[in-house]
Amino acid sequence: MTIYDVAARAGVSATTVSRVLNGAKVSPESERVVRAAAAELDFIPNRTARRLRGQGSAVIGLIIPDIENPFFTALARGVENRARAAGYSVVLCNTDEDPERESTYIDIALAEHMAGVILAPADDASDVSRLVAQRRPVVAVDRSLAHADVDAVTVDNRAGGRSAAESLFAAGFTRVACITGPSSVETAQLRMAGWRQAAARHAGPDYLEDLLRYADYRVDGGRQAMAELLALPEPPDAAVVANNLMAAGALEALHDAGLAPPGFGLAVFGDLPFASFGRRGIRVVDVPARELGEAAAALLLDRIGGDTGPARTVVLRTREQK
Amino acid sequence: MTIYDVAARAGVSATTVSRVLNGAKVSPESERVVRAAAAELDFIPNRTARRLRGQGSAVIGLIIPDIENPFFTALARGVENRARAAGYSVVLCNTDEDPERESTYIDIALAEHMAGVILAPADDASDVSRLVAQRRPVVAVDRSLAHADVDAVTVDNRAGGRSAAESLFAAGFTRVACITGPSSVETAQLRMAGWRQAAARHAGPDYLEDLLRYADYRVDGGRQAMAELLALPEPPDAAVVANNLMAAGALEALHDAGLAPPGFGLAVFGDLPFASFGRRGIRVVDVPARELGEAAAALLLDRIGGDTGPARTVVLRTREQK
DNA sequence: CTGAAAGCGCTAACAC
DNA sequence: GTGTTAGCGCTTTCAG
Repeated sequence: MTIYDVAARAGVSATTVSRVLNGAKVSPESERVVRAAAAELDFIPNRTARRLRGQGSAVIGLIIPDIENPFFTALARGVENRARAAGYSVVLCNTDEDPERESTYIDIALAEHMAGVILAPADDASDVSRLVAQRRPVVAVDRSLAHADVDAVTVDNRAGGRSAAESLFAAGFTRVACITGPSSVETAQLRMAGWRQAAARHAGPDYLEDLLRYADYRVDGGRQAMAELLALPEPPDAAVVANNLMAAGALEALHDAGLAPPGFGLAVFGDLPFASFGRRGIRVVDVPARELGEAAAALLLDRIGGDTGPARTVVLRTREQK
Repeated sequence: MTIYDVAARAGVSATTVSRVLNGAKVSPESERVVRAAAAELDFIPNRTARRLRGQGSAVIGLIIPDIENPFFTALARGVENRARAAGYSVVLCNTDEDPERESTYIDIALAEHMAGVILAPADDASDVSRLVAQRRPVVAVDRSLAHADVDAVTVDNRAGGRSAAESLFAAGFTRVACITGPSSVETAQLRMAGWRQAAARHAGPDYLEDLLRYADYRVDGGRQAMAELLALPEPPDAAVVANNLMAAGALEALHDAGLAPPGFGLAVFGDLPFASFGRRGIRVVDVPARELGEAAAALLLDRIGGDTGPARTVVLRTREQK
């Protein structure tokens, strides 16, 4: 089923069919005949061939590290909204925080000639060099890339971490712990750094290291880290938790120990999904996931549109909510 | 950057390069030279061209109605596991329960020549006729298709709904309500039908309609439906809720009214994500999302592999957990 | 074991 | 306004 079949049936040339399908100028009569023939034959143009001929595909690849994390699905929603408005489709690829899978998907995006890629890097060292080498539009989102000069959209993680900790100290807590993500992940480092600044100011640096835990940005990691903290000779009375999933785990650990906010101070990065009724007393540093996605898509669409200016970094503001 | 560039650099023909890249028999020397040249040039074969030449692409399209629903992301995880093991990549498309967007993505899958499609239909009337007409492998998952003879993987929704209601009656509750999904969605109908059977047996059909609410499978819908039920002159003392998101909303409404499980009986279809500490006293009808995805992928891979037997429907068992 | 040549389905020059 | 022709990058007969 090709345009030649349609052409034969309509009694015109393949070119004319192509023109009709692409909205170029044709006589009304031709247009009518071609459309009729195409409809009768259930014809669907072959994008593969079209693309091979040189058209960029109207598909954007979005590569995320954890599809089961609502933060990233909200981000995906943002990308989708913006992309769809511009006539692009979005395909999602899940890397499971695995640099090798990430690399595979980057290759696919390249080989499939997607119009551009939005990448929430699994790791500091994510390698987008192939993308850059092929001059394919890329935008990093949520985390920026250490070794590459590409557009990025992030939030002010350090400031968020600092204000989260500050607000706990201001509320009267004195031993404010921190549960952050893997040390190879930028957001984890920055959020922790913010906490460290505030903690050093309010309590001196002496107890800091005791109350800092690196976990894995997952529910179980958060639970375990909080359990460890609570088992300390001098346990914390509050904590800053660096992402939503770990916070869910931390809440479970608290609950198991008979504790809960607001008695135990808790400040969390990112929304706590599907638990708003259990969120009372928790300070949430709202990370605007959807807006991150929208901003990243906007940036990418600019690049796809031909913008070749120097790399830009957009930093969105976090908002603290009670 | 084409195989001709690589061929030139390696001093062989494009054919030989192609052979090396596809693992055909070549002299060790040729192989070495070609690989070296490809590496130096950072060569990535163009899948578009490869596919045009006739190879099926090793990509499976997974079309889901709500990417922010953890049930579907878990399902996606299952599909991915199985597909990756077989060397296929998975791209996710989100329809937002919108038949038109679903249709667009089906067209894309078709036009992009994806190897097959797994569809969690937005609607009873989802139109897969084009897929079927083109003999492209399709598997429906979670919900089956009313008007099409295609493979499907579902769970025993009616039995699950019945046993959920039964266990609430057995626990001593007497006015067991039901909050189900849109009436155009099969799972919503069946889960409700199961509840109706049990309820009719235990309480007579008289009060049934009062205690039945159709909502939209989203958090807000669940909250609102539960609020309405609680405002009834004779409110229910328990409820079967037909999906995870609505259950989260229903819990909020209960909480606002000063109620909570286990005092108010609650049985829910699907896991309650990130809230296991708040899950005490809730009966969960476990819908094995990941297994659904795995089974669907297995079925699809069979079809891609050439299985042309009659359409099969696989029904997985739900498990009730406390 | 390797290469030359013929397309896959489409679109973009370039005639008519 | 419409058709002819020449590829896009790759794989695959078919000879050598």
